[in-house]
Formats: sequence, structure tokens, C-alpha cells
Amino acid sequence: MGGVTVAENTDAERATLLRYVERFALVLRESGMQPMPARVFAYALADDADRYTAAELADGLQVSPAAISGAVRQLVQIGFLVREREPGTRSDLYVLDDAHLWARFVTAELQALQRFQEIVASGIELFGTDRPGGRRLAETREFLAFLREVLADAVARWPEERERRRLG
Amino acid sequence: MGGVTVAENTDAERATLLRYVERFALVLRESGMQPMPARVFAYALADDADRYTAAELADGLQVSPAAISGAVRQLVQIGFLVREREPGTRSDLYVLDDAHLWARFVTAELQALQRFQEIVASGIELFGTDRPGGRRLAETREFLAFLREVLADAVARWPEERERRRLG
DNA sequence: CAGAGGTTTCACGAACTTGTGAAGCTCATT
DNA sequence: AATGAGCTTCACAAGTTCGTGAAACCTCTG
Repeated sequence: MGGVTVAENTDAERATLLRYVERFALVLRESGMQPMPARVFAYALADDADRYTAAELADGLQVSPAAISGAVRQLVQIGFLVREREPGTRSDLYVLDDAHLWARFVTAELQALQRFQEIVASGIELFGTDRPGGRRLAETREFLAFLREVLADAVARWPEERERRRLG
Repeated sequence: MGGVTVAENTDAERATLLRYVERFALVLRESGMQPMPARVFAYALADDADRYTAAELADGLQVSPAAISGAVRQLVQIGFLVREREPGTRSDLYVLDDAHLWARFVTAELQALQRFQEIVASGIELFGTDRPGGRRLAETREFLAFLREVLADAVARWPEERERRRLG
């Protein structure tokens, strides 16, 4: 039932986990993720349950339900968490979708690159390409397109690559 | 030198450029870059000079020299700007190193991924891999390693790829 | 349809971030 | 040595972000 976990049988272990989650979240924040979503994600990834109620997350992380509410909403929107509901139950369940998780991760990255590419393209429209600045913008656009192809390809290859690593 | 630029001959054009820089910076900020470094980078990329003094940046962006000082320091550290000094001159020059710029960009990304991988590895050390959470961490580490290989490979291939795109 | 478990919304205080002005520092020139 | 242009550092004020507690809101159960 997702409650008891190996990592937090004792207070000391729970404290270790929470410190770890905080360190992990810090790394995620450096890439632009907000604090509470980062904590929830790190916690759901590192702890042992495979699904969590909002209450379990609030309890496990020692934060208010309100904070969880906002965080899971964003994580669900990005696709890092899936919201589920057991029939005849009153609480939502949040699941880390292992299988697609890293595809989601790169997808989020791809969207960021696309926004980047769009603003660059809009600069080219505004200022043209017959100036030094315009040429830099044009080359940037080319590079971003290339990078997006490479990443999309990597996502597609990961399942196969994963098998290869498991065997080799 | 490097003062007069096509994009800002008139007040209207300068205003357009500044609005554009602000939009561009916003996109960069969404990926975790700080506001002022983001503005300086966007400005240096989109405007026409190929090197700027700190004073020119402050003037062009309508911000204080103090703000520029901090911003260029960070950009130089990441490698997005190169600091130069003309002999017998009192002001530093900041240069966007076109040739290696996008290699730098991916290098920064690679470092972020490495920090990510390190915190995941540290979690595996702390908690082991014989639990659900540990297995998730282990798979995450594998995926990050793969992604880093893919990106490193992409950087290596870009010069060649760039030629190909220019011709095709 | 009343009740209760669970989630979401909202206003607020605390903490953090940002950019500025002013003072201080460096260093090539005189 | 003195000058002064330019860069950096620092303390601060304004603005923003964060997480909380309390209240409102659903929605399943009896």
C-alpha cells in the first residue's frame, strides 16, 4: 500500500532521505525547476513506494498539503507524474511513470529548445540576416535545429540502448 | 570601436532591439539563467558589433555598469563571452566567440547533466540498488550517461554537420 | 442529503533576488 | 608621484518568490 518504505524505517533514515532530497532538489533548481516540484520529484524518485497520495507526500516531505497541491499540478503538467484514482477512493494517487520518465525529461528539454529556436527565428524576421548579428542568429537557429534532431533521435534509441547496456 | 550598429540607428530601432532582447532573455531565464547575464548574452548575440566594452553594454542595455560587471563575470565563467584586452587600452573587451559558442552551450548543458548524474550516484551509494527507489536511481544514472554521450557526440559532429547544411 | 476525508485556493509574512548609486580600487599615462 | 578612466564591490531598496494556515470546495459514503 505504498506507505512503509525501506529508506525511512527510522527517524535517522528518514532524516537522511530528506537531506538527500533537498540536495537533489537543489541540482534540479539550478536547471530552472521550482523548489517544491523539485523536492516532490526527487522524493518520488528516490523513495520506495511506486505511488503516493498527496497526504503521503506532504507527510514524507514535512510540508503543507497546499505546497504539495501546487507542486504535483506542475509535475503532472510536465508529465513527470501521472495522476491516478483508485475507484471508490477519495484521494488521488501520483505515479512516477518509470517507463516513459526519461522520454518525458528529454521532451521537456526539447520544448525548451523549441521556445529558444522560436525567439531566435523571430529575431531573424525582425532584423534580417544581412548583418553580423543576423548571421549569428541564423547560425544559432541552425544549431538548435540540429540539437533538437539529435535529442529526438536519442529518445527514440534509448529503449534499445538500455537493453544493450543491461546485457553488455 | 564597434559602436554604431545597423539595428539601432534610430531611437525606434534601438527600442525594438531592447524589447527583443528582453523577450529573448525571458526565454533564457526559463532555463535557469539569471536576468542580467541573459540580457547581456541576448544583446551581444543579436546586435552587430563583434566586441563590446562594458560601457557599451551598459549604454546599449540602459543599465548600470555595476550590473554589467556581475553579468559579464558569469558569462565569461560559463564561456559564453571571452574577455580580451587591446594593449595600451584601459577597458576590457567582451567577445562572443562565434566559432565555439554552441560547443560552449552544450558544454554547459553537459556540466549540468554531470551534476545531475553525481547527485543520483550519491543516492545510490546512500541507499543501495536493492530497493524500488534504488533501481529508479540506477536507471536514471544509466540514462544520464547515455544522454551525455549523445550530446558530446553531437558537439563533435556539429562543424561537419554545419558544412553539410550550408551546401545541401 | 448530511457528513467527512481530501484537495485546492487565497492572503499573508518571510526569505531571497535584482539592480542601483556611491565609494573604492587598478593601472596606463603624464 | 599624480591623474583619471574604467571596473568592481558593497549596502540598500524594490520587487518577486516561496511555503504556510485557514477557509472554501468537492465528492464519495452512509
